[in-house]
Amino acid sequence: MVPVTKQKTPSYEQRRRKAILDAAQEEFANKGYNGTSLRSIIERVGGSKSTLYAYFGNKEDLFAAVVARTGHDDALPELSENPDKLEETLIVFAEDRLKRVLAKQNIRIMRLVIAEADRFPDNGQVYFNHSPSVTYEKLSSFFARMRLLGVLNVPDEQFATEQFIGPLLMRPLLARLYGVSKEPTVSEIEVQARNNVTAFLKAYAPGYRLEQ
Amino acid sequence: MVPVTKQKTPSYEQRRRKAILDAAQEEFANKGYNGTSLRSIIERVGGSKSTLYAYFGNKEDLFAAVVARTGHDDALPELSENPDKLEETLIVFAEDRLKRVLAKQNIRIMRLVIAEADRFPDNGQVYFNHSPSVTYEKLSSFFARMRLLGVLNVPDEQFATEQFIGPLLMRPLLARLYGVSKEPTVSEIEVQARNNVTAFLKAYAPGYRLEQ
DNA sequence: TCTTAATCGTACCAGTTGGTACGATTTTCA
DNA sequence: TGAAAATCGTACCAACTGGTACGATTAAGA
Repeated sequence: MVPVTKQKTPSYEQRRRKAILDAAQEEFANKGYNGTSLRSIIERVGGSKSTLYAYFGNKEDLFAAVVARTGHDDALPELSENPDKLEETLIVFAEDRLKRVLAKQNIRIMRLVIAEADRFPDNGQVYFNHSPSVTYEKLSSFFARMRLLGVLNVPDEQFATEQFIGPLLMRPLLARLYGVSKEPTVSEIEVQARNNVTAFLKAYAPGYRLEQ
Repeated sequence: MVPVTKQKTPSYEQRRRKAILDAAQEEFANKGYNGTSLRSIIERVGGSKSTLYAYFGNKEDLFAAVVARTGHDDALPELSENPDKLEETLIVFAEDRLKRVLAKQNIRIMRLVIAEADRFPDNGQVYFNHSPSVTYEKLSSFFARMRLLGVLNVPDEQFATEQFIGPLLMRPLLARLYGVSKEPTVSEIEVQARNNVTAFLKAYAPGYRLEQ
């Protein structure tokens, strides 16, 4: 029981709609926009093409619906204000970003949105607003608060954020998008996150030295 | 007269081949792999479909040829060993990366390669090897040399490289790929490059303070 | 249960696709 | 210039595309 909306059992229409979107998402993610046929979608989900057209008027609208649905199910972890837990807080945050951004599902959809950025500019906007923008804002304000507490010495929290996220994600993300690396394991993520946080704190945390 | 190969005038065959590749590149970059028809390519370049098939056996091979050709025409600027010119050297390097990576032409091909990374893994490999890998290696060894000269205090040159490239490129590159920003102007590039180099040197260059 | 609305299966449409065939034309090169 | 090779234009093919039409079937809701 994940969300808080109220209906006990989803209606037939809701189940149908979800099933179609699931199938469409799978097909689009595997074959791309032009590469997937509406026939292959209804073949996967079962039912009739007429129904698909009754729910979503045409291929473009269906695609937009699929992408829009995926753009929001990605919450950021909380950032604890406790100065003693700063390192752990940042590590958890870094691990979460690595895991979610590099996940197979996310990479496939990113590829889609990037590939169709010209034809569907709104999708690109939605994705950029979430993945870099919201993340950056959350981190920036956190760093600013940590500076006020005297825990971090960040002259420019905007740039500090870039220095936290950029080194952490840029290379692995490109490798995933280009298809030259697989989804990282949990331990790989842990190592990457720790290394990046350590280096970051060395640069920005005044009394940060005696970690092993 | 760009390369050093010897023929004075390109042969008919060479000119034909280049014309086809140019047209194909334009079409692929605009419409994607599945979105472009071989008819539209020969319509753009003139001539007959038979010729196209005589040169490149099928659509996949043509696509691979197009992408392979674009993967190599991107040279990195020289990194001067003069310690007094360190800041300027890094700024020039940063400006060059920003300009080339964010250029419209490059973004369109990156979108292509990313979109078709599953179907054409070799393209992804070629692109990743050049754009992140070679760049990172060149910078890493440069930072290591600067450390030996005592100019830079970089405990880990690999990570220093990530901290140079990541903040510089990650956000603008994502914005370009998602289609939410236009190609940057020369002055925008200059500002971005200078800001990043300044922040980088503040962190890593011992006596770096009294710039304007 | 019974009416009504939605879903189903299927056939169909016109347009486009990658790829092939082939005789007519043009380039190449000795 | 002349013969051989490459290029041309065009027609053709089967497969597939997004989208529509419509009668038969099934679900919804009172």
